[in-house]
Amino acid sequence: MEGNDLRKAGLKVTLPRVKILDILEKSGTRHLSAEDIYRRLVDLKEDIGLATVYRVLTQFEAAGLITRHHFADGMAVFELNAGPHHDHILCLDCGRVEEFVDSGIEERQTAVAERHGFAISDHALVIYGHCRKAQCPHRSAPTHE
Amino acid sequence: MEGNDLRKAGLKVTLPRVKILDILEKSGTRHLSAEDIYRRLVDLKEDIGLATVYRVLTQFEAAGLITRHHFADGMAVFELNAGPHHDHILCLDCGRVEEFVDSGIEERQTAVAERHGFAISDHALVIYGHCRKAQCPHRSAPTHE
DNA sequence: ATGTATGCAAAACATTTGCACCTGG
DNA sequence: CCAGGTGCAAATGTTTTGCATACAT
Repeated sequence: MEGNDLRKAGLKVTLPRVKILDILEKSGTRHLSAEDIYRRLVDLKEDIGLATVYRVLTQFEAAGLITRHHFADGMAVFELNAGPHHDHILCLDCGRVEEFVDSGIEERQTAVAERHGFAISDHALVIYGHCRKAQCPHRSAPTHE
Repeated sequence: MEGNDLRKAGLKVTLPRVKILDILEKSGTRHLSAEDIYRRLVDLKEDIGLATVYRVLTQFEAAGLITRHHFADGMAVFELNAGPHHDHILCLDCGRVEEFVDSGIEERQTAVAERHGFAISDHALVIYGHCRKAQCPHRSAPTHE
């Protein structure tokens, strides 16, 4: 029961928050936009407004439950913080997003930050490409759904 | 005279395009938003609309003259394509953006793409941090200007 | 000339906010 | 009960588009 995660994060356990967290946890795709989540709520016949979705997502982000990403189209997508840090590789044809970690890249980023006199706080690395896979239909629709 | 760059890019040499390219070339900051450019045009008493700024920037991007970035705040900033590829490190306090290249990171990205079966097309790497420099006043204003 | 580019105003989006009402602890 | 959360509608900020006019070739 995810009420505990919410309590641990210092958030009151309300119906919208539980439902939204549930969607994030159960979603096949790990990266959802506010609209994506709102549409799923509508499908579930939940009476939750889009404004609340944005508010809740912002709170989740502040609480460290989720991370907000801006991929190339500029629209925000949100991802549950499960497991440790990772970066993203995204298919420009089918919108598939895969995750990876490369310790060498991580180390070198720290080195770059030091070299420039920065205390590193975070980073965002997205590789854009074309996945040559059977499932990828070379669609034009770029990002999600 | 930058008219040549425009002609080479297959674009008619018009006053708005020349002026905007000029601003991009002469700007101290290498990363400008559409609004930044529009404000400079207003300062120069040029009668060029914001819509034109967006249209011209989109054409410049399509022609490969500039690159569009989305840093953490989601608003688009544009940068002249001078010199070879590089990534960015950004100060969350003063908004300073510095550039770097790390061949090790580049190589490892190619390796990651191959490992995932992607033909790499592009990538975006931004490191966020705090520059401990005298000039950095720990302001709250995040990005530019 | 003539097709393309521009300015302006209005539209289209994604996201945020104000406010009266509802709800969880 | 009461602070805080929520729905709705309206506001915001950014980017796009429609259309009549102006401009480069």
